Amino acid sequence: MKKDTKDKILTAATSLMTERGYSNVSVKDIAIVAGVSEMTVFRHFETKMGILHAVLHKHSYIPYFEQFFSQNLSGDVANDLKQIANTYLAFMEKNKPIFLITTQDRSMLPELMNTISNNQTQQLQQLVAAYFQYQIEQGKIREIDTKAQAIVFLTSLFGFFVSNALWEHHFLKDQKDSFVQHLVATFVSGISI
Amino acid sequence: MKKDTKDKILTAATSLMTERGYSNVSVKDIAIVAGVSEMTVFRHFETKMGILHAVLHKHSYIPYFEQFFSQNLSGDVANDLKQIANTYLAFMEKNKPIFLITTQDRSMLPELMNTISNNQTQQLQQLVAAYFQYQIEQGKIREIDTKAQAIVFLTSLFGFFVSNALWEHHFLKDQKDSFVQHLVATFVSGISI
DNA sequence: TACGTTAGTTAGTGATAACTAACATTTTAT
DNA sequence: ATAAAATGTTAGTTATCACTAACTAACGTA
Repeated sequence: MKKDTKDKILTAATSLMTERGYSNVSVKDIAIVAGVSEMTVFRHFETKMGILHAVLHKHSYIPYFEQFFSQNLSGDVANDLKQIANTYLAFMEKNKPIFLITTQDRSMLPELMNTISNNQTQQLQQLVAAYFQYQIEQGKIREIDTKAQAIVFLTSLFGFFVSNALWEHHFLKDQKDSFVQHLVATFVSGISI
Repeated sequence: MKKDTKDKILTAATSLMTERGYSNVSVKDIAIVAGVSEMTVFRHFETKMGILHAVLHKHSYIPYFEQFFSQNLSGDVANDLKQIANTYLAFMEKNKPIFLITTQDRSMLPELMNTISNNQTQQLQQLVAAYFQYQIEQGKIREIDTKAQAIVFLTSLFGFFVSNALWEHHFLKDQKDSFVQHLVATFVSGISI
């Protein structure tokens, strides 16, 4: 039953911190939402920072983009871009709690902020650029600036993700498929031969 | 001399809150950075919330997109999209402090969060969509889903803005012209006849 | 010179938050 | 049924924070 309590606390903490950020949530808040006493929280996690780390650890997903790129691509540009887009968005969705917590407490968690951004995204950028390069060599698309176009493509998806993450009742809500479809369509006819 | 002090306080508050958010900045912090005593801060702004409101008021820019659309467009699609992109990014840059403060204190400032997002962006979306519609009628571009493409275009720019705003040492830093150029290029050849 | 404005200083209040300690109660496993 | 583990309760410590009050010092202006 130990695990049950710990999970309830983590779930409550994740929910609260995702909405309000780290410093705007008290341990008492977490205890109340979790339905336990404040002491119990401290017994499971020594400090408030300990709770945060557990939350981050629980919701931190490492992407396996390399594996994805080597296995799931068909060669058809439109289809592949759609797959890449959906994979990226699914990955961001999983990391949404972390993203929302860190954006609300940027100054307190600078290293994490960088972790989210650069490592993963830059790796993906290179993979997409390499994919473009491959398709150029296959004669499927024009001789574009592969790196720049990879950035444009991924940044668009990032914009979509952020819009949905920051604004609950947003006009983009439930528009994922539509957005991806139009983005890919424009992109494909924009870079095709 | 009155204005000088008030300005110093506002400047300090803006800087601190942009970096750390509202609730992670104390009035004492602001006073120290402004080089005045804490009491002086309270004499100029009755409450801490009063400081925030003054900061928001000072850095809140209302866009005149309608005017821009009726005056600054040439008819050349590539050129116009570039102009639109730069105007939008310049507008977001001006509102950057507000954006950063509100994202760090979402739960405390929900109305402001919505103000930033919907009103302005949705208006711009309609203007861009109308522009696409006009160019379709002119025979310059294909019969696209104007609204969807307007969203894709603006969301890409939004993604660029957010990346730069949230991450100081980002790979996109100082890449504005390049980004806009590649985005517009892909877009233009993607929707042109 | 006298006065008003502006700012600094010091001390304090009340609230909240993170965290500890000691002890009581419930739950679970054997 | 009983011991051990997990949780609750209560009280308290320390620190910070928003904000107030009272008094003082510097300044420009009439």
